[in-house]
Amino acid sequence: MKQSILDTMAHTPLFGGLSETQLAQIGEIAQQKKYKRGEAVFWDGDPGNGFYVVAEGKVKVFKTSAEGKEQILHIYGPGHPFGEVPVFSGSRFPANAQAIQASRLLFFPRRDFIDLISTQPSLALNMLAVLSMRLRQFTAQVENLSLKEVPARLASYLIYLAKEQDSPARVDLPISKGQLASLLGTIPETLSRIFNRMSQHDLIAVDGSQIALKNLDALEDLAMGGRLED
Amino acid sequence: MKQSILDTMAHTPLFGGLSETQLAQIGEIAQQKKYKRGEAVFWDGDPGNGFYVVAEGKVKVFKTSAEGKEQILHIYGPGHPFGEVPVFSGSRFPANAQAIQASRLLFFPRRDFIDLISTQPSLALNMLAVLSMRLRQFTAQVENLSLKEVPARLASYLIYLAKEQDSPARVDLPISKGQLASLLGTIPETLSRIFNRMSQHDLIAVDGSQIALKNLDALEDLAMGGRLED
DNA sequence: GAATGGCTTTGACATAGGTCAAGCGGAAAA
DNA sequence: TTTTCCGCTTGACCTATGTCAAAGCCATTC
Repeated sequence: MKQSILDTMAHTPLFGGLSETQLAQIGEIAQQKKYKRGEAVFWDGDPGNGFYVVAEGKVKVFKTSAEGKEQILHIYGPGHPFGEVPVFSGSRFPANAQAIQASRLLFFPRRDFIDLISTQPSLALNMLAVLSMRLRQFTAQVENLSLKEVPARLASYLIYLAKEQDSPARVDLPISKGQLASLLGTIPETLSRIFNRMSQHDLIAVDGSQIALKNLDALEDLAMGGRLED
Repeated sequence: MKQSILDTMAHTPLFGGLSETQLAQIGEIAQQKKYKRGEAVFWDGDPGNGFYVVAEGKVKVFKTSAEGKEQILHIYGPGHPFGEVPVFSGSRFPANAQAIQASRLLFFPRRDFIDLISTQPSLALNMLAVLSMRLRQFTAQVENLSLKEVPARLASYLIYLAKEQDSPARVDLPISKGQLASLLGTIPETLSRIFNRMSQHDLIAVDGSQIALKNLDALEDLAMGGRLED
């Protein structure tokens, strides 16, 4: 149990570059929690007295509208921290978090963690790097939502996946198409039609969750703001 | 000059709760820079070797689409830091920054600042709080763009202004209507029509940059996702 | 192996909001 | 005072994308 905590921490960039001693110290304050598929980790507005790191599984962070539409802000897998905002400002979570697979999470209580950060400058700098990366990602998300149409957002996402999976010609969607629609700020019907149009123009070939990228240049073009004909 | 730097820092939450000595130390590394109205502070993709704090004036941070449409991410006035992301992750600015009024800014070089942060835990925690607040704000912006229609976004903004200006019945737009359109993720024509509709329904009365809030309840309703009839 | 239920797709339709073009008004410049 | 210019408004129109409804498909359960 203690060991599994340290194993997870070793694969978490937030704890990168720290000494064995430091890791052990931080590991001391961590608690493991398990969540079933679909179970909520926290709700928008809940008081947050600590943050989480994904050890196993997958978690989505999202907002919901009055009419029930959902916008996914992030999807986190192993090694990624989330829910840090209330640790450093305010006290309430600004969004919902829910396990989309059975998951094991590490929980770091706020008080203890702040004590640690106060004595470990490199941990503070790591956390600053994490939040900065997240700000970058939000910048991209706002840009996508406001300045690009859905086909361009999808193209961006496919290219992002290709890089992440280090596989320039074939990617595997890590989430359902419905969830993907919510991540891209649209709905399943629209996403389905756009997959269709992109296939017709031979940009991609779709087979379930397997997407073949048949024309990376055209996809990059599209992602930059290019136009997808009907 | 040295004094004006310290005066600005005294009104900057980022430096709140620090001792005189600490302030003086941080002030040592700050440089003042002046910008004319309309002048660029940095461009999207520029290498960032430090961040800024607004001393006087007003700065907008924004992205631009291929077709030239602009989305404002933030507008910062005196006491607000910006451009910190490349200090802690990556090296390039994720967006553009431009003075929208003649402005005086303090510039804090990355290297020196990181040295300071490494020895001053409270400065690190302050910066973590700043970035966390910014993440909160981005969460709200994504929610607005994706889950709310333009009338609801405008209502939210007016309510936000009323709180900020501590004036529940009358607010003064701090930016031009064109810029406001860009902040809300729309265009001046659409914004103008919505001001009109809201006036017709007696939610507000518009007189130039002065907006009278005539029905706060209805505005709050609208902001939460309520509907604005034609 | 039938059946249940959740995704996904498809079609017909509605609409918020963007585009384009023109006019207006007030502030600054001449 | 007149002219210029820019920010704002208005109107006619267009289109991307959302809504609603139904059907198909696949996997898991009974």
